[in-house]
Amino acid sequence: MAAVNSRSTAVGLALAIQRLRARIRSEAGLDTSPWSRSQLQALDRVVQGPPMTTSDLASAEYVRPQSMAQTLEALEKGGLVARRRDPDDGRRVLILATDSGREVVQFVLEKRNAWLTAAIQHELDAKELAALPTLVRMLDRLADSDVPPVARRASDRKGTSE
Amino acid sequence: MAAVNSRSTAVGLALAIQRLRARIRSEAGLDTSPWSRSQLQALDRVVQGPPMTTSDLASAEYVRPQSMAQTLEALEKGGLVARRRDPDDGRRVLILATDSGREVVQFVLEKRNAWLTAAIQHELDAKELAALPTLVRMLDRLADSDVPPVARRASDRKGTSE
DNA sequence: CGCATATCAGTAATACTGATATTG
DNA sequence: CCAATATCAGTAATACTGATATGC
Repeated sequence: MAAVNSRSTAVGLALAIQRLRARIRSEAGLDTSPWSRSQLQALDRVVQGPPMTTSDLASAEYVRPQSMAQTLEALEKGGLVARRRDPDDGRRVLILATDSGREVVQFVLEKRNAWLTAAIQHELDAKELAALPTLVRMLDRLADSDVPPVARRASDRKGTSE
Repeated sequence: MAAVNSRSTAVGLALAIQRLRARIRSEAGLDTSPWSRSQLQALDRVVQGPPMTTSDLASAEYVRPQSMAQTLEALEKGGLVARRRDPDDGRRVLILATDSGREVVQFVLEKRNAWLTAAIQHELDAKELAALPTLVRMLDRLADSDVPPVARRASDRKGTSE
């Protein structure tokens, strides 16, 4: 039963993701635009999706509302997003992309990930390339998975809090 | 022609990775062990690989030596790794796993990633499950890819990238 | 009042740059 | 002297928690 590699695929995936992310960052030096990854990621969602509040965006990106607020503040200062009170609910402030934001986001995202684009071309064969979009969707499905709470207590119940 | 979705797969992959990583973190609250993700990631490499210096580990994980040094300092204080001067080269300090480090790493990594393990089980079908280890290796290959510098100027090499 | 949303303030974890010492 | 390694010091980017105000 004890596999040669005692590590589960989940752990392997988590480690690989972290490592690829680190590599991407370490190779990002060519792009000099002032926008950070988290800012571009939030901006992309603002541009692609319907008008949402800070809290909505925070939920979508799995960070706290206060963290997302920080990110959006920088984007607003840079003129890439604007804020508008929801006329139907005075508590809500909707975040909207500006023309400038819409123009900038795809271009800068492509530039920021130029290394990854090249690595994909260089490293993957035709079959892997063709399968990649499906894999990306799979990762997104995992990110959005609503795992039944019981499944999480699988090994937790047993105690051994180490 | 311009695709329906103007975003490249590379950008999609980068965004998906970041989002999945955020979700994993947001679901990690059940594990109360004092070790952070970056610490566990470094410890894993120390345990799995041959004795390496701080700089070697930094290269392997794509961070700066000073960043890795910080991470390792915490692990050393916790008794999970130890340091030993290289007898052949007085500049080098080798990082070694302690018995405690070897005992702790896989267990805590599994616990820390319990949500992802459950999400994988819940979300993926049999075929996807079977393909997952290959996907993980592919991500590792991308992380370690040595892209020829010329290839970064997308248009030089092989004409338009899309 | 309870709840959701936004926001103010402070903190933690991560990784960076620059500068300096030591060894080969 | 030069290169590699380690280390000291400070900083930036990211995301957290706690507390508070306001609108529904």
